[in-house]
Amino acid sequence: MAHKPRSEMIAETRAKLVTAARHAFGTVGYADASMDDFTAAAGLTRGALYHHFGDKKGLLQAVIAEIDAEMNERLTAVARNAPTRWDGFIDGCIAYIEMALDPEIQRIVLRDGPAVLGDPTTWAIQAACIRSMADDLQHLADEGTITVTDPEAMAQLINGAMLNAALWIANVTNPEATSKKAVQAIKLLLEGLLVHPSRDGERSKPKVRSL
Amino acid sequence: MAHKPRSEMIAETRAKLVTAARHAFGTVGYADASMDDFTAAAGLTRGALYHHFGDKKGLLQAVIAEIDAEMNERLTAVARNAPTRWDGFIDGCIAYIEMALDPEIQRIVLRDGPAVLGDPTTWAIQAACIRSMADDLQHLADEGTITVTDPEAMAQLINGAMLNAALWIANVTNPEATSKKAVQAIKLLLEGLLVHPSRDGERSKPKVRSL
DNA sequence: ACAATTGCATACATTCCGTATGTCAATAAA
DNA sequence: TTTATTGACATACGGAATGTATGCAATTGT
Repeated sequence: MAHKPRSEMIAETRAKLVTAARHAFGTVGYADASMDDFTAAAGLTRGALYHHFGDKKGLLQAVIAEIDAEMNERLTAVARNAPTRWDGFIDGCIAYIEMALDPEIQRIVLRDGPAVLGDPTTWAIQAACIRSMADDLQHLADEGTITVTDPEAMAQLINGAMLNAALWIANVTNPEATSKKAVQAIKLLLEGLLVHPSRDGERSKPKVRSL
Repeated sequence: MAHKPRSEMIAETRAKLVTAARHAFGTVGYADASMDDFTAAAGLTRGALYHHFGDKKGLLQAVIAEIDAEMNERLTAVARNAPTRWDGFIDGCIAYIEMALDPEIQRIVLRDGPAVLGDPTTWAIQAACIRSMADDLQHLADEGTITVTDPEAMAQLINGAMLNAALWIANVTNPEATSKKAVQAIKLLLEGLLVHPSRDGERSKPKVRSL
């Protein structure tokens, strides 16, 4: 059992630090997560942390980048599997809320992230997500499905609506029933953009599913 | 010049602490605001702070309560002055965004507040604001102006959309132009709820104004 | 095999929060 | 009027956490 190559060891410690920090940040929160504690839990010390990430904020950035990558991967997968562009759009919105219901994501990305790293609308990943949604809206407008004047602005609004919906659902006593109501409201709101709205949203009825 | 009554002095120190903290939280942020520093700036010490507010979080709650009161006051005033219920609703949304553009509000209420005090959808004030909006939506539905199944869910979505819009506008290079686009998109989105939508939103056209 | 780079640990200084204690003024009572 | 008590606020102390500076050891290149 020869020693692994050095670069691999380094990547391993980086991953260990990110994983340990992600768990600590997601449970006790960024402010109350002691660097001594969770580096020790990873079998390391703060020395490794400062060497690789500069400071605590740098580590938070790395954690958020990891989470963002996972979210992006899932969102693109959802969009790929939709029959129509409009269905893909709706499905993407629902998938977004589903992911935002994860307590770890809520705590790290939605609450501590903005407080420590500044406004999320300036983050690279958020920007990418918004742009992707804006592109969808643009295409939907081009094909005559919906009406939008400024796709980017509309994407920002929709994104905010879904984020708030996720926060709401996660902090209510009965998330199951609430999520159903939220999905229904989202569909109602988005279908208001349709040029030829179906009477009761039957267009995407077959794809409705509970969270 | 007799001494003021004791209760008045106490209220004064409380107000001084809240004001000093509000300024510190709004500029350097909650985490980097040293209690020693801003209590000294108010001519006091941490002793007064702990006596009146228990801890740093308690002071943040007091600061947010003060800001919330101001926001509520303004929102009710806007709603009172609107000619129709629908116009009042639109105006309220726009006023909400205007207020959320204030850097102090963004920093304290929208970013540090959730990180320190937990999810804002559980805050008393937020709940009141949402309920007010839900009531509006219910009345608008009753009078046949709009279609909504669950007013509360729709209010949550709209609230989130406006919050995100404010964050977006505040962190973009040209807030002027962006705010115009945001308002237009909001009107488009909300008018999608109208039972009998006017072709180009002319119904509320006269009330359009830039931020 | 040797030297140099560097991943990571250890030790230290600083800062900040929370508590415990003390003091002085104002109000209530005698 | 004098005394006693309450409470508003300051001071002092302990603990913990972050960031930096230094040190060691192991791998890589020559």
